[in-house]
Amino acid sequence: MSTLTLDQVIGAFEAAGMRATRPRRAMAAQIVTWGAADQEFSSEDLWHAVQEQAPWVGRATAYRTVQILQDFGFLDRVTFADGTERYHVISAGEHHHHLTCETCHRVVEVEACIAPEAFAAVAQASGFAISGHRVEIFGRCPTCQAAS
Amino acid sequence: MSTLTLDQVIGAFEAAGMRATRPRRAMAAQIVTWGAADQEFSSEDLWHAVQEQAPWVGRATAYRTVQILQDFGFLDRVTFADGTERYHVISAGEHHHHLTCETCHRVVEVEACIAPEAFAAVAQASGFAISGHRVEIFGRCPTCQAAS
DNA sequence: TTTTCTGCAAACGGTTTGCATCGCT
DNA sequence: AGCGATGCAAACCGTTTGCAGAAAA
Repeated sequence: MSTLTLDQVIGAFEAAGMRATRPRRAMAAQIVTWGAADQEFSSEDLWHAVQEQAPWVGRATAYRTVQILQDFGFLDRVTFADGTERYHVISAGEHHHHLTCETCHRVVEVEACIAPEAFAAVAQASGFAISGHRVEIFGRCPTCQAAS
Repeated sequence: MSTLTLDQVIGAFEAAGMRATRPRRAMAAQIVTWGAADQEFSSEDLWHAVQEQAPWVGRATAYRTVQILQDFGFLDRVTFADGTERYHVISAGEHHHHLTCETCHRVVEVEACIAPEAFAAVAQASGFAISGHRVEIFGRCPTCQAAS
């Protein structure tokens, strides 16, 4: 469950010397909603969704906004097994991993880092200077299991 | 260090009722070479490399061959932080993870699954039916550290 | 001869960019 | 007035596809 609020996003825009314009507010609102539902989305999804209430918004602006929000650290990009890229709102702290339902695209964040000592051991054995790691777990959520 | 040989690839084509044609042999040879060096490549890279010795080979054939080799289980797709897709020859067994040098793109496979019990614990806690997971570790290899 | 595979070129889909205009401040 | 942000449409880039012809079997 994301705790992202519209005010946080607007504040971040202002803090960065950017304007919290009407298209940006509209898109931020949509993203906050999706965040509350742990729902993923692509930039294209965002554009389509915002179209309903703000049909004048251009596709490019949706892409640009997602990019900015990712730079702000509000969004995280997830690469699916089929190669598509989607985003979701980061709710946990700094370091976390994703548990993604392959049926409904809901994302649960695993707040604790899984086995950090295992990564340290790999670094030790390989001689690599580890700068980061990414863990993606796929499966079906309880709801979708029940619905099958 | 990959143990993939040209014969293995050609054998797989024949076993699948496909023809080990000239373009396919040329590309397989290149991939075997890259595999021996733990080197990653994109489909486009493959096309360019093969061009030197077989300039008549079409771009589409390179893409098609990579796809087939991936289906055969010889190649694994890795998504980089910058979103690009690359492939590398699988040397370890069924389940493994990647340790990728961000500087030289060399890949080391981590043969043992990292902390499988941690994934089981996550499944337990979340109620998800886990179907798979992917772990990517990024860093700098010893050679590139020394070269800096 | 029959079937698979190939090269070519055009199509494709998601994303980015150039640019004239718009609208905050 | 000035500058950032926008919408539009065209460009872009990696990848896929349709198809007539070439190569294996």
